[in-house]
Amino acid sequence: MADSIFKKYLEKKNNLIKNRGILQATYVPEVLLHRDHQIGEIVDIIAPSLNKDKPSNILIIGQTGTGKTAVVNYVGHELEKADIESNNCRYIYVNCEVIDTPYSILYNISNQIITDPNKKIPFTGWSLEKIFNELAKYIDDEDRVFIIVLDEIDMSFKKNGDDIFYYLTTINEMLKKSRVSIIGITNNSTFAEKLLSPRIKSRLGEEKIIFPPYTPEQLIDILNNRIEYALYPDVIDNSVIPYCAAISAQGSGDARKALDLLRISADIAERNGDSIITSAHVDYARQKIELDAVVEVIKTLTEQSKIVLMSIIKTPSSNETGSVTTGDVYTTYIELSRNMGYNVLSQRMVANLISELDMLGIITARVKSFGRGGRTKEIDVNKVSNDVFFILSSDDIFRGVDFTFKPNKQTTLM
DNA sequence: CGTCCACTGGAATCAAGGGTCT
DNA sequence: AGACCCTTGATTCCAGTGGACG
Repeated sequence: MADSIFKKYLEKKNNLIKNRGILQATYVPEVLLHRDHQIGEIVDIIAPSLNKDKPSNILIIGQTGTGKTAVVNYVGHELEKADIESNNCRYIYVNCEVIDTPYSILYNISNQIITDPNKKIPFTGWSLEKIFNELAKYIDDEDRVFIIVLDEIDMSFKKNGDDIFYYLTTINEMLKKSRVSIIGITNNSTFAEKLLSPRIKSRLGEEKIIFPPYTPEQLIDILNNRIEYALYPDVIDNSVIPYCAAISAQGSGDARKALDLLRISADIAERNGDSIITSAHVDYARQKIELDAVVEVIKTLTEQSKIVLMSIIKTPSSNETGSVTTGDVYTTYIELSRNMGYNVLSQRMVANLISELDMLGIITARVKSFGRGGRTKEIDVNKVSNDVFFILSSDDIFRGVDFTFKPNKQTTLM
């Protein structure tokens, strides 16, 4: 019998990581450190639901990795436990970043409630009004208080406006027996002020709870708490935890980032066969995370976006700072997509795609005025790392594409 | 100080493609 | 089969604008 190709992994026993799941950011620990205050507030607000009274709607504001989702889900599950006998409430969670159209949000909420597989709502085809009425009917039939959590609410908001949220917050007017209260979660602090229209602002923001970023000390606590169960004893250098905490704290007090950093550091150390995790591993991990993020973003780009990104890289800069403008990129883009046999999008579209790439953090662009020279986006080519080009050029759609054309000359021909 | 460039940013619109319903 | 509905991607239109130039 030949050796398993996994032989070296079978033989090499894990000597650092005891339980890697605990280091995943999605893992919800038994105790949520440094969030007692927020937990208490939410509990106070939604407790009336246990007696079938409608709690106030809540708007939760805090940056990524500050424990918003974890806290809400924790409280939600505790609520269900406390309610197990009287059965007066129901907790429903929807992540609006994943489920991001009005239809899919209603569809998702409804099908969490509808148990009969024959009555489930089809994933497309119905009018919104019809789903909404159906949803209201099912909710009312349950004769309970529904706590509906809409996570990343600003994501859907940006794309679709606030209509669904308006309907959801007014659903109580259609109900005779049941009640619905909404918990909205956003990491955009300006969301509550600017994006929310007046008609929904007062409804959704009946109560507001702020999740401040974790301080470095708090992050250290959180990490220490996790490694106790996640790692074997004495496998980590003293400097590692404070280092991870410091790196993550300077950004936004992001616990998710800190955990990722620690987990990947441990991975790297273990794969290397090192017996102890050091801050050098953390440095590697940090680079790896950054690179992975770029790879991931590029992979999920649409073909047109990839072509635009390539155009940005391939556009020769006309000034000393090494930046290019929308117009320059567009001429390159026309050339490139023609060469590749793709249809050519309008300049307005390409401008949109450039803005999108900017938001994704792959490029940096800012609007700049050149006086009479016009107003345009100045795109920094230097900041586009070699990694981006390398990853991008290995993409399938660029296979066999000839990049030797000289856009700056050819534009004058047209 | 006003002009005026080369876009930006927002919104309305269209077409195609996924469906359901009667 | 025909009427409707939602989503997505793209197009078209248009009012605005920061600031160098004259």
